[in-house]
This record gives sequence, structure tokens and C-alpha cells, in this order.
Amino acid sequence: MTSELDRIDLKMLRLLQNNGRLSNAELAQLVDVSAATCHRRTQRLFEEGYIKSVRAMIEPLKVDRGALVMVGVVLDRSTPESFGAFEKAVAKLSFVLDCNLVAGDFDYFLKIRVRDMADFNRIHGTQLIALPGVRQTRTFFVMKEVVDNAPLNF
Amino acid sequence: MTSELDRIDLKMLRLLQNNGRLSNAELAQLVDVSAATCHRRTQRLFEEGYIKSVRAMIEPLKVDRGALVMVGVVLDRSTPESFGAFEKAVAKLSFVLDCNLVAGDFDYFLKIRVRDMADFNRIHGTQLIALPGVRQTRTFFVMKEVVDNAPLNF
DNA sequence: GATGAAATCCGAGTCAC
DNA sequence: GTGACTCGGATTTCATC
Repeated sequence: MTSELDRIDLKMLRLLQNNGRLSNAELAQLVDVSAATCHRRTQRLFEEGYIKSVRAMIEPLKVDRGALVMVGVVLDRSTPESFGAFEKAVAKLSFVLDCNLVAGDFDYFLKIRVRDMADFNRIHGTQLIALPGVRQTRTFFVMKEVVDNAPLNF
Repeated sequence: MTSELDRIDLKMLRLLQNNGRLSNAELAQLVDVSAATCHRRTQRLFEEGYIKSVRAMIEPLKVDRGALVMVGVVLDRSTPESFGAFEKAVAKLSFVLDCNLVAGDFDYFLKIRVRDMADFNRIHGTQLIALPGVRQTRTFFVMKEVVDNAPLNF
């Protein structure tokens, strides 16, 4: 079912990753195939899951979410149930952009976006340390975003 | 210039964030305005920088970038020059998705996507520790992606 | 299997109001 | 802000290889 990608497919993926608003006609020109072929191929890239979605990237500052915070989390116990409960709860928190189970000094790393530091402190005190099984958290305030969500290179 | 957003603009931003492929006609229906109005508003959201871009989200596994790694970096010296040199160099590394200057035990946190652990180890040895001013790095392999790049909530 | 040309249809973009 | 109009692109059909 999921067949291989040729160089045209790869080029389309890269172009769409950088500009999801490209019209089918434009894309067709850029990869040098007919509009019909381009349309069919694009559909396939969606159907077969190469493109998960197309999203507008919102400027955080413009919608009052200028503060970025990384949080390392250590759980009480390392049982499957603990991890499951934590993950289920964290997935519901709308301010959590990333949550990754990692190997090392922490169990999880969270990437969080909120209005400001005061907002984070409130959330930390009420929602983060209240997550199931949390033993301790370590907060890393982001002072400067050097690279944010760069496109995937492949 | 950058005027306020009303509830219609906010709704449009949220809808476009979740589905950047929405046609103007569809979006107009969803927010209950005419197509012409919707078109003008969308243009404004782009022009005034509320929407930075629209991007296709590629499935990393499908393009052989299944390994995610968080790396904490400590620099030798904390001078503006050190930071500048590091940031300039790191911005050129295509496998770096995020790079943030943080307050705490590390100077920077990197989010990196590569093919696999072997690939990371090679890159770590040749490209990461070779970055200007790096004293030490701490690697956190991601064992499970619980939440990845969730849409911004506002 | 794939493609591209042509035909149809519908939405983008612009106008007057 | 809306409604109408035009034009171009999206989508389908079909012949072809």
C-alpha cells in the first residue's frame, strides 16, 4: 500500500512543508508535472500519511503567548500505571506543546507556552505539580528562541 | 496598524491552525461571514503577521526521521560573543528543530530529529560537540512522543 | 500501472454598493 | 460589511503509453 516516494514526491513534500498554501497549479509547475498528476500525487501523500496535516503557524506574541518554558519532570514511581496516568493527564493540558518520555535524569520533558512568567508560575503551582505521580519538576525559562519549529530536513 | 482581533478573527486563526487547507469559502461558512469578508480578513491576518506561514506537517517516520533527541548544552564562557557564535552555528544545522537559550543548569536546549540513535551518535560526535564554545552536552533520548507540536491554545 | 490534455465546475479575487 | 461577476484553478474524465 504505502509505496516508495520518488524524487518528485520528495520535492512536493519539501515545497508543501515550506509553503502549505501553494496552489496545485503552482506546485505542478515547480515539480514539472501536469496539474492532474500533481493533484493525484498530493492526494496520495495525504492518504498514505506522509502529510499529517496542514497548519497555519500562529505568531505566539500576537496572541499573547509570548512565554516559552521547558520543564523537566520526575515521577514518584516508574511503573507503567504511573506513566500512563501522567501521560493521559498531560495530554489534556492545552498549554503543553510537547511532552516526551526521555531517558536520563528526567522522566519527561515538557515544552509549554503561556502568556508570561506570572502565568507560568500560577499554572505550575496549580496544574503541573498536581499531575498524577509528579515527584519534582525543574523549570527552564526560555530567554531567547533561537530556532523555533524548523522544518524537517529529509 | 496592528489592530485588535475580534472573536471572528480569533475563530479564523484557530480554524486555520487546525486545518490550513480550509478553502476561503469553507472558512467563511464556519465563521458565518460572506466569502468576500472572510477573504479580506484572512489577508489581514497574514499581512499583520498573526499567521507566520502555513506548513504541511510531515510524518517523521515516513521520511526516515524517527528519532527525537533533546540535548542540553553548556558553553565554556558566558560572554555575548560565545552565545552569538553558538547561535549562528546552530541555526545552520538542518537537524535542529528547536534551539532555546534557557535559564538554569544549561545554557541551551536543542530538539533534534534524526534517523536513529546511530545517526545521532555520529552527529553528536562530529557536529554538536564541535559547535563553538561547547563545554558539555547532556543527551536525553526520547523514548515516546506523548504530545508533539500541539496547536497553540489562545 | 502511470501520465497529460481537455472539459467541467467551483472558488478566489475584485468590483460596486 | 454584502452580493455579483469574472476569471483561473481544482477536479474529473478519458485517451494514451
